[in-house]
Amino acid sequence: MTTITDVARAAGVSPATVSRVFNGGRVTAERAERVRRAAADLGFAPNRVAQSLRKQRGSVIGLLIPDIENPFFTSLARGVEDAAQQTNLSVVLCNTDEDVDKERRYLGIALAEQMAGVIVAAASRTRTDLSPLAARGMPVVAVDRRPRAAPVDAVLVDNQHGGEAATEHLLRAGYRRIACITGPEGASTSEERLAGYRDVLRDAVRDGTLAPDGVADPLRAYARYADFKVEGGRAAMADLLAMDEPPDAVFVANNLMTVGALEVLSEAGRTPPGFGILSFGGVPWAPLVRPSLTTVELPSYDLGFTAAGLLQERIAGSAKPLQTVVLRTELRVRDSTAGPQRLPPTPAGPAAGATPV
Amino acid sequence: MTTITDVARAAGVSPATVSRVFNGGRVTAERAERVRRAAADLGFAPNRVAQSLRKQRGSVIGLLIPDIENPFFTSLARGVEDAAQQTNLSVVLCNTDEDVDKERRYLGIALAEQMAGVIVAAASRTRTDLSPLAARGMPVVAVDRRPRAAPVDAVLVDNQHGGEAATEHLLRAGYRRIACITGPEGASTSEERLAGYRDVLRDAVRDGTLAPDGVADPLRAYARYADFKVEGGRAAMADLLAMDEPPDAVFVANNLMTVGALEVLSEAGRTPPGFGILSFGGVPWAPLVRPSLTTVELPSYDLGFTAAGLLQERIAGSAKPLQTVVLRTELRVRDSTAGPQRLPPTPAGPAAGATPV
DNA sequence: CTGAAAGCGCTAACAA
DNA sequence: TTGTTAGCGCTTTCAG
Repeated sequence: MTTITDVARAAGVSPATVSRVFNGGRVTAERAERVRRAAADLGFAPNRVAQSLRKQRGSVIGLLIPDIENPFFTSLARGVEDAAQQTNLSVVLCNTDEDVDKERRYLGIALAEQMAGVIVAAASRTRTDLSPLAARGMPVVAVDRRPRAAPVDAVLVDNQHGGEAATEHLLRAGYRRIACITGPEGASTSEERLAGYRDVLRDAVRDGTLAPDGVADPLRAYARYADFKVEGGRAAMADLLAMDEPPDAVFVANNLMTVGALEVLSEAGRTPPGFGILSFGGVPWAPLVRPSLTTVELPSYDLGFTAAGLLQERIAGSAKPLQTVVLRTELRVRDSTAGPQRLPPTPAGPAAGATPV
Repeated sequence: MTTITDVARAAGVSPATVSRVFNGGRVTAERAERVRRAAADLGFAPNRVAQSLRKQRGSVIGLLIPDIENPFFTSLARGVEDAAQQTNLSVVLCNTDEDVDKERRYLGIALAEQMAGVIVAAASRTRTDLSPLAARGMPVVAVDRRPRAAPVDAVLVDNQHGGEAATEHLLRAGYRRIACITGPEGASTSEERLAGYRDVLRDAVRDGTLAPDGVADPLRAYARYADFKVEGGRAAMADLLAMDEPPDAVFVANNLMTVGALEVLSEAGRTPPGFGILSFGGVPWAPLVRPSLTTVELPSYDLGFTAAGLLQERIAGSAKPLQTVVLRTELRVRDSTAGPQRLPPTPAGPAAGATPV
């Protein structure tokens, strides 16, 4: 390994000068050039470990996400990477697997590795503990999920609004027994999406739009907590279908659970849009689903991009008051919510596929 | 930040003793206990940057993958993580985006951060350059794709066999004009899968099973290089369908391109299994695709798990000769290749969904 | 078994 | 502008 000292010797200068050349210190052009040439000749690259130790701060930022297999988070990660690309910070991804212990380990590593900062989509609203980082002055930005009472910047999605838009759309499409499958109890994303759903239903009951027959408390009867995973979506959907008076539409609070719900619906022969289904969060393979899926689109990429921007400001030393940025969702209406009375749109034509060869 | 010296002072021992306690050195039980207690009291955690600098080796392993949005690679990453979990190595993920320059940057960082080792799914067979790592003695394991002539351990998939199994299955199902959409020219995975396809077709022509009508050289006419992405699958499929004598089935060499191909087929009204389609590599959302998709399943998780195991042996200092582990694929037959003359299986029943509410 | 001391590669005072 | 020097926190000889 060639060190700064080797370069210094080769260029006939002191190590400090070499350091200055690489860190924007004042060095005469001629000497700087000599140093650069020597460095190139020797294939010198600064040892980032030594830099980190000396500066008490590294040059990587940690991105902690709860589920690397969820396209929402991988898209978010792209946003972070692209934003970080513009500086010389590099991003490392840590998969916490919705597990608070794993998450704690990674947070410890972030500290021990003296990372420049951390972006975290918290595994738990209450049990994720960001205070050790705060205590050591490490910049932190929360994305997607805001841990309770942590003194950090945050970039969130307007979940309540998204939940409202989704539920309103289902109502307007003519569904009357609208269910909601949301995430884990206590998670901010779960609760906010559910709250949007409930508010709209409550208003609808109040103004007479909605007068459900025979269900005591529609606001609670059709709501289910699940786990944001495929299996949770399956279970909740099966549970809903088994009711005496099952729903005729469902608002599913994330993309993975939608997959599970669709599987169950398909097995039960309840094809959309006869049974309405609306997914909070799009999926890359959505184009393959027939009928096409109505979704609330989330700005996953921008979430990451924005968070990385905020973090870099903090790393650069910004002392602005803490801020929370809320990004808006967008309802994208497709065929899976065309209304309870409609038949699914005719598929493009199995007949063609069956043409004799 | 509390350091080893603080702990030493609190426990009334020397820093060296504290270090020994945390690194399995010989220390009397009584003193060790005192040190441990002091460390706990002070909330001491060793500074990994200082450790790395001193030991000239860090405790993170880098995992370089070309596409973080491909479920194949995220699953592989899970395998790596799980295997690494068993030691105290932590994994950081770097997304090279199929871009050799980005990949080079990350390899440089791996070096500069003194990572313990690197697992890499190379962005290019010819242009990925692993020699700087080799030169500095950093352990490297190639997964999925083997860079040309690099002196490293490798964990690969039996692509050729998978390609053969896929093509044989399509032939046996009765398809006669079988196309292949493979990845970028020159990539080992592309070429090997294509080779499997070609070998089987060649044999079929030779022994008379296959006597294509009107196509000069079926082995080439129906093969397309693409980019392993959705868009590439779309383009290649559209190109194939536009032929004078279009194929009646296609073997698509990765999961993402299958999505694109399915979209085009659907738009063209060529529904499987009338038009046969077989995907190399499964997809998590496969259950939603109707008719269900025949796939060659890849051991993505095990690929990662095995690679991490190998890497850890090297990190521990194993001097075994270089080895290449080849993992087997498995054909999973479903409905999308049921044969050219069959109609798609009746869907579970739109009638039920259309029941008046 | 334990402690003293050196030094990993780099940067930031400080002096010149 | 440049060089000298000290030291970031840790591990590892080397003596004892």
